Amino acid sequence: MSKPATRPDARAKLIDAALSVIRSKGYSATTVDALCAAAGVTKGAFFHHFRSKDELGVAAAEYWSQMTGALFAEAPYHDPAAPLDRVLAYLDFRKALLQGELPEFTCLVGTMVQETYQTAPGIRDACERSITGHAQTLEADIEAAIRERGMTPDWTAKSLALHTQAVIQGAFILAKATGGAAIAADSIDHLRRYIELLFGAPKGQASR
Amino acid sequence: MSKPATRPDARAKLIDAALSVIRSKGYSATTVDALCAAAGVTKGAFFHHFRSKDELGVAAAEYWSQMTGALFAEAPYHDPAAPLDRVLAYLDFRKALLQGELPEFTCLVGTMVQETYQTAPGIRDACERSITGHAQTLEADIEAAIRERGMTPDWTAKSLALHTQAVIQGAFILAKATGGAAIAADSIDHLRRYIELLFGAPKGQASR
DNA sequence: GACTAAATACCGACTAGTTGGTATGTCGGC
DNA sequence: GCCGACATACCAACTAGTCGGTATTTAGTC
Repeated sequence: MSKPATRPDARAKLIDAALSVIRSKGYSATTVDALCAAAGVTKGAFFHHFRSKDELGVAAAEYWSQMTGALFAEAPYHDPAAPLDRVLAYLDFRKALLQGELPEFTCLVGTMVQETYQTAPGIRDACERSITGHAQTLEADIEAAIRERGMTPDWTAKSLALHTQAVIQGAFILAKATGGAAIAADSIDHLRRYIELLFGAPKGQASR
Repeated sequence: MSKPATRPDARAKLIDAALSVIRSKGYSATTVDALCAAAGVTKGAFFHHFRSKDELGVAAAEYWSQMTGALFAEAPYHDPAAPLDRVLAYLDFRKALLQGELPEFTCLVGTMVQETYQTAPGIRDACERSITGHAQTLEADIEAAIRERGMTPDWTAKSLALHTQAVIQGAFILAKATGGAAIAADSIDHLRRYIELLFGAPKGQASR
């Protein structure tokens, strides 16, 4: 009603289409025409909003960052008082997200960076920012858990935060290879066990 | 000398070219023409040996399996008498392989499966066989380590073997995103630490 | 609040260059 | 004289990107 007819609607629809199409077919195999068809817009609209396909790739990665950023910021895993419990709750949350079809829960930037790291620096950078930015939100809790127990580990909070992302990205690859999420859930379980062991026998609650 | 002039030479050259080209540009972005150029053969040769591009993808994955299979079978990490030490030596070996440029040490099948899992079942299956087959070579040592110490863990040797592959695949993704191997080495260190912790304080030698 | 001018958002036909794949030909060995 | 291993020329379909045009907002003016 209040929306007459035309507004930057096509841009959002195109990025939205990109998230699902790229996650199923990969970035290179995703054509501009396919994107337009999936978004229900024309090619004119595409190149009105993006100067090139690569520019859409960057925009999609950035949108992905802010979308997942909001999802995790609002998630309930921040509730526990103990920092370690927040880290473990994060992993439980990641595991719970393994629902539906593969293209629905796998990571856009992990998919894109594999295809573009040598050929599209802009996309690679956007993917890097997305992954490392997300890891940083974990780093604080890990750091707090270390300080809380006066640990002086020979590893850093940052490297552990990035390790969690490596496990999750790798779990997605195995899931795609096997055609199911079960293997990914197992891998997250191993990661959870590692972190419990690293910080000594869990204080709050026992291992799951 | 004994080889007159013509032999299934082009096939090997094409597969060899596929290993490096696909690992830098991805599968979809790798064109048949680019492959032929890299291999120094013509398109006629390509379609003489492979009915389609996908068939080459499958052949490349299978060749990758047997090539890496041979590499790991001959590697010195099998030497330690204690099974756990063999597993840890495997990880040291994987870490030592992180040399040179990214396309040289990253995994072909991990790259390919992300792009083809929804669109080329043949390639997906070949990639799955490659990854799970390699994991199985680890599983035996893990199983032996469990039995040796009479453990009854709530995880399986198989899931841990697959977890190592997830970590390695994920480490490659982070390496591609950051443009360097350092992050991958850190992740393998974390995995090593996990396995040491899982099996109790290391017996043979202390943590590295 | 009516009128206009300039953006903005979008359309869809077009193009120049690829793309995977084919059809046919050559050439050496047996 | 026939077969496998390639080479060359070619094609139809597709690809990213262009371009002139139209519909709808928005800003400014009075």
